[in-house]
Amino acid sequence: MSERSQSITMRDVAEHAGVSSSSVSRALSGSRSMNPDVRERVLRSAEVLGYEVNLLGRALRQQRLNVVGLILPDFSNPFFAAMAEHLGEVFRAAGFELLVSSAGDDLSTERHAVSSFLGQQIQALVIIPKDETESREALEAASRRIPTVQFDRRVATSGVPYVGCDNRAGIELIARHVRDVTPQGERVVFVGAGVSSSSARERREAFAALMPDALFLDGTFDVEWGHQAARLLLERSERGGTIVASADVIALGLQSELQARGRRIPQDFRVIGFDGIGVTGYALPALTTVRQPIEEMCAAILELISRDGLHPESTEVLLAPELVHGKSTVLEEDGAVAPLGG
Amino acid sequence: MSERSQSITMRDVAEHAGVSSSSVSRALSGSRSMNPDVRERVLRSAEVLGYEVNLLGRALRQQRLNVVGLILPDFSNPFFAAMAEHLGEVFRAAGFELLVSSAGDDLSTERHAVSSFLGQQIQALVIIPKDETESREALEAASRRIPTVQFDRRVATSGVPYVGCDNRAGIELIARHVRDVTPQGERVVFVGAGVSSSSARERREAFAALMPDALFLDGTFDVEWGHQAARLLLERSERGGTIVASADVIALGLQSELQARGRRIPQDFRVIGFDGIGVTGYALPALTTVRQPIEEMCAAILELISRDGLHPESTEVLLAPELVHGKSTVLEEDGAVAPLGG
DNA sequence: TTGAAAGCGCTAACAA
DNA sequence: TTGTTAGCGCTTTCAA
Repeated sequence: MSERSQSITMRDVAEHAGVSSSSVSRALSGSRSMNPDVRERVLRSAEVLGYEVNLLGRALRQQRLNVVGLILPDFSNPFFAAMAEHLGEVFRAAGFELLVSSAGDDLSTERHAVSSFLGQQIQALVIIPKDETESREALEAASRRIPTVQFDRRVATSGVPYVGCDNRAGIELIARHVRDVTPQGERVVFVGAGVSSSSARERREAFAALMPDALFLDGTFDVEWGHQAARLLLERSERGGTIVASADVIALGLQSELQARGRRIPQDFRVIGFDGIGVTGYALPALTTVRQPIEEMCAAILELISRDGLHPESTEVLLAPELVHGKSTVLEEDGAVAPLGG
Repeated sequence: MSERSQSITMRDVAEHAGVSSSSVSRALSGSRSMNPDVRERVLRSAEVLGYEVNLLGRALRQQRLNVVGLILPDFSNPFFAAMAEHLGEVFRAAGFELLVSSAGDDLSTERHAVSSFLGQQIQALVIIPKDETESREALEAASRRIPTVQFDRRVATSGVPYVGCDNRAGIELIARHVRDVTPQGERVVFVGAGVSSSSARERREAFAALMPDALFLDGTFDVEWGHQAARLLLERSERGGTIVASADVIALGLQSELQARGRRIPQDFRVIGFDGIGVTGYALPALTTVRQPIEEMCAAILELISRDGLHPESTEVLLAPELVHGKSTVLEEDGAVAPLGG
């Protein structure tokens, strides 16, 4: 590579324009009380020299960096990815830069990511805590210093504001639908994702309360677990039934494994997911799922962060999900399939 | 929220321990030449006061922040997400923090993300440039200041080091396989993703060179385009054929739409993807695809960044992909499907 | 309206 | 081994 250019500082611009660095600062920040000619001259000099502000110097002086951090457990979960994308847009529109860091599904990495963000004096932190209890320390460390919002998963006793979808309400929508579509005598199965994240636990508990006779399997939030759960079910000689997965990625794994083993969906097994974001376009048949209101959630997060300090008591925002009917639970009514050859 | 704590500085720790702030700095950085007792005392004071280093102060002084940035066009592409995850691990192991920013598939946002990272004095930048020509300015602005590597997509004439998979080689593997599995007289279709990103263009051109008689359709790197392309094909009254998609997400959309419209895979249509990451577990039947060597790519990026400056000439690292056989192109040999009831 | 000066928190050169 | 001091680039009083 060619030599890197030395970075141009305000001093350089000031000298070039024949003013003091205060004037450069004022010109760049658009201060009102300033001679327009001088401002022009400064801006031109900055342009000519290719000046770009050193945000570290600014942040050190101002005691804040115009950045909001997002820590998620794992980029590879499409729901989190969709969330990161949308949250970025929302913060950008509000004048913040969103920087994202993955905890690599590891507690010490998560803790490290928090420290690093704090050390960088970011303005606020949004975090999807990996673990319902073990993430507390990291979460509280952040909350002690900057406005912090937990999203999707929460450390219950932390007192840190939380935004998520109403998992119980979502599960109720699903349970009602399950009753509608499950034939007499067929099994209902809930394929969960452990109990160490609050969303997994809440969904599982809500389902257990409504359908205590269901069969419960527990794994992780990924496709592989869906495949594995399907194999487990078939090994148990289940011939059919309705399967509720606690995430769309799991539901997709279930569907594809069941189909690969010759089971028909929805005739033999019906499959229902949860999230409604990111992967539903991959599914065949289209997945019946509960859509989390991602736009409202992002708006709520921004709101909480902006208003931080005005509401001293801890806050919890639960937004209503909606059931999206796919073909993974109900046969097409028209039964029409376009004939070969279009 | 409760009051945020004032941040504790080295001064505070120094006073508490009864030493100078230089000693605090030394204790924390693990300098050899230091009285172990003093170090102990300092570390204890830091612990007691809950001191955490202000990385901005450090970075301003040291003229570098121990962070590497990654800018990608879009979190929602599972290949990019997988890449971000893996790259994070690799950099973490090498002692860097990886912060990720999305360009939101927009050039001015991409440009802004670059400026912001540069302003934060990060150590190096990895970027998947959105556009083969329009991203040049942002890319070169970065490269002028810090070690910069383009990944997956490139701005050809920029002279900025590039790491990617050998798209031509990948397409050759695919073309050979296409010849093997396509019945006499059946159509070969290439479903691309425009020509404004280098990877899309390279794959398309390589395929066109090998199979000029194929039908070429162009769209974007997402599932929706896969669905749409499938509909286009059926409208053209294609009854069957082999479809090569320039990304797995497109291939998944194609498969699910074709199947939803009653076509069988691989009997009627065979589908081949490109990327080999993350999404293949979702596919039914399992996708035949070209797997990009993601681990080697990440290693190459780290290597390039670490060695930056030693190799003045521009560098290009093309790594070999491999064909992964799925069932989307070939019928199972044993034809066995587990009987109902396991 | 402008400039001089101080200082954000840190580290590193230098002196003791 | 330790402390003193200077200064990274910036913004913000305070004076002029």
